[in-house]
Amino acid sequence: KNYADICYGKHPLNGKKVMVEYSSPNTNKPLHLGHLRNNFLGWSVAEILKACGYEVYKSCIVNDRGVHICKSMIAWQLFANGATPKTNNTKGDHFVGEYYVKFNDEHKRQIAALVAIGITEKEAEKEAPIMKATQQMLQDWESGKPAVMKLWKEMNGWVYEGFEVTYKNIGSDFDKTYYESNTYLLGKEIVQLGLDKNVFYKKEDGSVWIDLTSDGLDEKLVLRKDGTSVYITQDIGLAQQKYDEYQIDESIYVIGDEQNYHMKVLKLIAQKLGVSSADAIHHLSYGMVELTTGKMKSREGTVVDADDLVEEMINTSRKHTEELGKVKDFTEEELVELYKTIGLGALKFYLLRVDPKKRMIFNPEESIDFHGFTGPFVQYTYARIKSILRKITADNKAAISTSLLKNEKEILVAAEQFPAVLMEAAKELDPSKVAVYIFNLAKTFNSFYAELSIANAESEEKKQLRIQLAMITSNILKSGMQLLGAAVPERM
RNA sequence: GGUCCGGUAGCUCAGCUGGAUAGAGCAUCAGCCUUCUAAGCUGAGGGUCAUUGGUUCGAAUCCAAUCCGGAUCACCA
Repeated sequence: KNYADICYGKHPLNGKKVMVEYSSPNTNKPLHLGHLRNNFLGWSVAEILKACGYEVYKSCIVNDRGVHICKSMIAWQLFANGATPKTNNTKGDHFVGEYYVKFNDEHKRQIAALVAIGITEKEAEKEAPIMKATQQMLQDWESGKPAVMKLWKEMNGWVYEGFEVTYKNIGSDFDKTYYESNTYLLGKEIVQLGLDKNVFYKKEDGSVWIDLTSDGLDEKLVLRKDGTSVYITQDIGLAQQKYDEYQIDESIYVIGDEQNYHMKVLKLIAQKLGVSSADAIHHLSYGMVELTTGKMKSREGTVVDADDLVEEMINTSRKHTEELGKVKDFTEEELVELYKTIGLGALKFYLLRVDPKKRMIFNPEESIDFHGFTGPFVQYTYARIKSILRKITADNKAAISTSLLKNEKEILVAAEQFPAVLMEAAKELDPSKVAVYIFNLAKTFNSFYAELSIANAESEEKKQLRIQLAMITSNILKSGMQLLGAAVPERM
């Protein structure tokens, strides 16, 4: 059954067009744990909205230009000696990420050298030769210098190849991908229009600003004095472009809460400019993932890499499965698929089971659990039900008029809540509502399972009733997990 | 300093549009596999809901102040 069919009635906003923007990677380094939370959240919210009858578009904005990309490029020129992901047998995004790290190492070294000869740290940061070269490269990029453009395209190409592998692996997909290298130009045009409308004003040095003090915020720069755009410039362009292309009613931005201020400013600017989609802008602000050892810092090497984590989860699921030895008759392909289903299911459930708005703490030492309030728990419940149903023939025509025992009633009551839970999750843009619900449903079923037999029910009538309950439960567990981006195995 | 967010069992989190003995999972302890998959089930211990004051018949929940933690206030993205 389609999710939408499961919902009773119609969502108040049913039929509206929504765009959910998530992922927003930078092309200078690989995806990490934070991106995973973002991806899983955005994807799941989009699916939940679809289930409630919205017309949903998933979009991704790739941050493919700017100083940070130039940093990787400069470092590659300096240290790579012509190496490529192929020659090094490295995944493209990891390859480029290594040069971003190398840039920072070298930059640090140069700063130290300058500080040693009496220059202040702040000055040294700017004056370091490698930084100077980066600034020069940024200008060359903006002016379209062929050699720089060629390298930029080549290196971004490597990164995209890497991203594609990761996205495919984690099951993330987009209906539309935007590139900042395109949207910033539209942003600049809109700034010009806003200047004509006196929404913005120009300072003596040529920089362009907007005064938001009457809204309780500050003055905000929208165009540098040299005419180049800043982060918010391209976002203004993108907001307009999304509306032009899709006429969306609601535009959801899945972005970390450290950008709350930025999103507030973006919406205000869009409203003042009279951008059609201004009021539709909605920031789904999620909390950072922190490690028990503190914040993730790419420069300090304390990031949890997305690919590594996924691989680790899959390995753990293999280990558990082998220890239990229940699927010894599986083919190699079936096993690979099962390990992935369980490993990814555990990871997605873990990241989606808590309120997205709150920051969460991840302990890399303690691997993610496979017992209790977890994805594998729900998957296991599903697999057990399927195992029973395989052995039993259901009589769909059986009239069921028997009175319900306590355990049976609890399942029915829980099952009926599913549509309401979906509505709630859609309204709050909160997949954790779904995770909590399917966990509780699975738990209710497990108690029932331990207490009452289906195959050896007291009567044929009871047996048919319980088969019905098991089928309903399995359908909901599967649908719920799918909305979280997780699959369920027939056996495990 | 301004603004915003958070502080609930040892740990990770629910509950926060006020309502009965504050819930889960993990961890700890005690039970349950000759009967549908034990990645499961049953039970026990563990909380002054940061602190103080206020509103109320009633506060984890609403208000104020204080303490602690985080984010942000860039010609970075």
